Amino acid sequence: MSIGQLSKATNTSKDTIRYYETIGLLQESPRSNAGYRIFDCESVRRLRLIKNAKSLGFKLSEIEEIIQIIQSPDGTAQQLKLLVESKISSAKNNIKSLEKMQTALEKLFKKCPGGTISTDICPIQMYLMEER
Amino acid sequence: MSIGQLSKATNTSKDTIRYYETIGLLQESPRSNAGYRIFDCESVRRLRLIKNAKSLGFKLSEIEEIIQIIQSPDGTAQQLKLLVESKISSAKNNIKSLEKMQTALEKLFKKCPGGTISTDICPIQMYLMEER
DNA sequence: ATTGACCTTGGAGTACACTCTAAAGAATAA
DNA sequence: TTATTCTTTAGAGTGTACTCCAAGGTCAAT
Repeated sequence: MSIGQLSKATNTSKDTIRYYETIGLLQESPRSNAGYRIFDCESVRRLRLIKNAKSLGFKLSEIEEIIQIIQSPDGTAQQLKLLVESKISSAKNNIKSLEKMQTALEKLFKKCPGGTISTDICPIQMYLMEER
Repeated sequence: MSIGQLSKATNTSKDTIRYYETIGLLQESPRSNAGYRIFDCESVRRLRLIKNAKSLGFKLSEIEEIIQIIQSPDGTAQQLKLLVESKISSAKNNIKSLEKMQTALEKLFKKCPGGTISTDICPIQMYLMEER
């Protein structure tokens, strides 16, 4: 399987695949006589794992950790569970701070009359100028 | 007011202040004979605006827009309101995608028995290996 | 006069995850 | 054979928002 085929099979760009290899997320693959990378279904699975983990909000460095746990003979479910737990709490924190922003923005949106009035008396500008 | 004093007054690092100047977020300030920047309360207000806007989730490039609207004689409240509106919708989108992650993570967390079982039969690993 | 705290600059480094480029060789189809 | 498509590499560029550094000049106090 060439890099182009793997790319299509996993919907991942060739550059990204090569990038994952350089940062060690994908192990180095065997080469053809001409030096072309040759991949197998193991690579497909690995890329699938990376994509799934990314969709859960893990960054590449965390995915590297996950892979190490999975590959290690003494990696435990508990270790994975802990990673999931801390990701849950960071997601919660991110949601909280976004919700605070949303609330503040909506307050401003409601207060602002819009139209062509000068920004000088606009509640949004006033909010932005306040000391906090 | 020196850069150090402005830095303390606004709780912003000197480097950040100089950085804001280089990207045009802070206009260039007059200099003393020795070439030291001299700031006034206008700079304090500007930095306050930047901090407040950042806390609402605006990025620096968006804050630049906001400043241009506020400074323009024909900037309107409507223009600010539109920026706020689109920020609300992007906040909502971000929250949604984080909530999806959270839900998926919590499902995994509950399913995973933890402990020292092999990752091979761990629901988290299984999830990560699935095709989606 | 000297010490220490302050200021200046350009430029490099950080974190994150790619994305693109150029120049060259290799494989494939007509 | 030739044209097209595929692959290789090192290295640079992107976007975001800083942060740090070194080498040097300045200012206030002792």
